[in-house]
Amino acid sequence: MKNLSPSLEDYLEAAYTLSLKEGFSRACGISRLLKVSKPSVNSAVKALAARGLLEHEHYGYIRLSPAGLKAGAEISGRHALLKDFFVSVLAMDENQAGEDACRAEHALSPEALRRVGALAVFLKAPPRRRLLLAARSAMSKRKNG
Amino acid sequence: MKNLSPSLEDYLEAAYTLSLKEGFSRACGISRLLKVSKPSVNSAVKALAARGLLEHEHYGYIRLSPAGLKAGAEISGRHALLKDFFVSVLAMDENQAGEDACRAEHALSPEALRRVGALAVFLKAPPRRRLLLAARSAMSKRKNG
DNA sequence: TAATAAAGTTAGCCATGGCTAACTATAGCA
DNA sequence: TGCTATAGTTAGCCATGGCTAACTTTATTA
Repeated sequence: MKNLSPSLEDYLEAAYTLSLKEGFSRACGISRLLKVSKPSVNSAVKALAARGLLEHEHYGYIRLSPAGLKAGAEISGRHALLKDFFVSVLAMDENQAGEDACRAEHALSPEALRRVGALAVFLKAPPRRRLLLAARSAMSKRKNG
Repeated sequence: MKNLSPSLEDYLEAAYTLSLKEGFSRACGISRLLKVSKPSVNSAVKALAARGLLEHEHYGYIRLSPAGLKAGAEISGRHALLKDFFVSVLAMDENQAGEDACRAEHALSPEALRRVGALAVFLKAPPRRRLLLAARSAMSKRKNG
């Protein structure tokens, strides 16, 4: 599977998010969500369909394929992880956190994402749990765990 | 001053970084640093010159203007802040941290950057200092400080 | 000083990803 | 059933930001 551009990731994420309710999404919904024109959605959807991530009925519904659902969940997960970090750890405003997550989700490596998530888990844990996590980390053989 | 695209920010940052040694930089240095072709550097440098951020002698040196130095320092500071967070807090490898910083520096809002920096300061402080910072924060009237 | 290497420029190509204008299809309702 | 609003499509434009090929300028050095 070829890597998606940030832009295509955004479109797939939007289609995925809108699909969670009904099982499908529509171009106009994506257009409204991402605040882009309908022709922009149209060409992005074509590109995603060409990669086998979704199917697009002519003048009709957009349905994610299994691969599309998987990729959409992955992207959506990145977004949620970052937004949670911004809100729970950095105490940022919800909207601002969403916007930052939206941009940062395309910028960070999987490794950085993983560590940001782990830091959030650690900092959100109650003190006793945190001590346990720290102790386990100290026992671990991993260099940077 | 118009906002710079991520790409132009990278070129300006490169010119700034290379200038720190000698007071000027050259296109071939930027080309090597950013791993892009010389014509790409050439057109980016033109765009930066058009914005008054640097001057470019024909077939010669590139010198940052005062505005360019200011902007370069700002961008470079963002980069350093993020890299420090990735290395000192997330315990990431230097190279990986540099790459992630390079991409994330264009994605995060000033507010997010500020908070990431503050978090790094807090977590890197020794326990007693940390307690003091926490106490001050508790006394502060700011909502999310 | 003339040849050559290195640096810089120009022209022109391409992909991505936006947009508007104008058209077509579908659906809901009088 | 036909009108109209909404949705979707197509064509074509533009800006950004890469690239190569071919050229010019500058610097080095034999």
